[in-house]
Amino acid sequence: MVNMRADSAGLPTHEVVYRRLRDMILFGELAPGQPVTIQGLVERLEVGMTPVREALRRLIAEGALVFQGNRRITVPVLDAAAVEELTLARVALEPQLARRAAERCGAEGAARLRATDARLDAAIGKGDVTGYLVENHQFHAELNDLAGAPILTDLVEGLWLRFGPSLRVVCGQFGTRNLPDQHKAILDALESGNAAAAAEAMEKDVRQGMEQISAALEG
Amino acid sequence: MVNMRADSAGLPTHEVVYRRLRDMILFGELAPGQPVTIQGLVERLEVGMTPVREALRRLIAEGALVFQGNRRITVPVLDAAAVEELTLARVALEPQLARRAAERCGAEGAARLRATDARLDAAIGKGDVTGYLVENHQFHAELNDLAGAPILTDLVEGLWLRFGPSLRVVCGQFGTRNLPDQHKAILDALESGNAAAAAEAMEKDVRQGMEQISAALEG
DNA sequence: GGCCGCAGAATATGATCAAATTATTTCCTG
DNA sequence: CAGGAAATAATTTGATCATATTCTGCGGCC
Repeated sequence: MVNMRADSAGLPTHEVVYRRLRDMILFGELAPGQPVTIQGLVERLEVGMTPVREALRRLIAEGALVFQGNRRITVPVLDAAAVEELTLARVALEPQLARRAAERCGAEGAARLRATDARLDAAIGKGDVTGYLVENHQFHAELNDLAGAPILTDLVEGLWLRFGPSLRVVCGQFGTRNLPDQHKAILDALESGNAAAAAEAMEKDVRQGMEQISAALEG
Repeated sequence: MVNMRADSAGLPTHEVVYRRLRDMILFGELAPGQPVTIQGLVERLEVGMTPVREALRRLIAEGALVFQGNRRITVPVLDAAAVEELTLARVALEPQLARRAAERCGAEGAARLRATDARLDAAIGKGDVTGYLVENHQFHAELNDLAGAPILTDLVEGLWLRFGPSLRVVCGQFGTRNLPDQHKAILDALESGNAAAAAEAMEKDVRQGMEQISAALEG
């Protein structure tokens, strides 16, 4: 039989499935509350059930999916308390990463971030919601990478997984306009090596983003 | 065939395996750097390999085990940078949980914590390393539970999983004596509802604990 | 020292069994 | 006789296992 590994540069199937699902969650292909079945994924992705099960376990462990007790898996629905917790955690961690990034990143790192941010602006300009979500995540992922703190980055990635689907809903309601953007301030701080300013701008960015989710919950 | 579920109150096998492994990691039955093989666990726990695989994926996702790339799994070995990151994350999160616990916990919650802390002291008195690790974790787990913040608690539990094996090594070197104890200050703060004091004492407790791990790395 | 084959371990599949939800039927009641 | 609730049957989904396949690492051989 043809091995799926040919598809994705030698990665094991469970890893491919994991990444595929992760992207689906991060970029809103799955709606909050939507049930996720193993057999459905087996048919949709045309792989065996073992890799699917492993990918799902992993995503559940990261909080990207929730196990409903009666052995049923769904995309998490955030309530106000969850958003508050996520905000607290993000505010506690992401400014720290921005601080470290400002201390460590060289010119080439900042340049790459500028490029990503430009693509982000382009996506906003076109009203491309998925593009916005992708590039926005990419921006933060690259910044976290610059910080050189793998454990903290892992934690933050897990947080993003938790609010990804809800973020998509927000963008579906409000579109990509009216997105106040702290990225420019972050970039300036990074280029001037101003760690405190980077942290401060990141905290604002985080709070603004979570504010939108919180507001969408009410409406 | 006899279903293993009978062993553990209706829990699925992969859940049982997960908890077993988690406790082994948290309480030092596995040493840092030690390789973990699937087949070894299959024989040791007398279960099929599917549940073992799922439990391992989950633990890897939580950072409790590391996937060495060449499809080999080991217990993580912490370096100085990892300890620094873990300290940063714990200091950022656990005092917040203590704060919330102080605001929410009633008399009965504080009493339960007192009881756990008493068992902890008893274990220290006997020089019972495993007992110390178990009760110390229990103390913090109960406190986090009191905070009523499931997401933050999840994150912190994941952090504990990462330094569990190394903590055991520390205790193996230094024994259970000379463990400066902020727990009494935390308990007092909880009982008087002093959130700020609870957070401060927790930060000290965290820093002291991580300091010990950090010191053991050098020696 | 590099290459080839062998052993062992991990990955992936399909089959099988168990559980839960859904649909259906039946029986009771108004 | 009609409507609804409870029980039951059927389908769908999840959990586990046994087995085949692939890959990695090691040791001998050229």
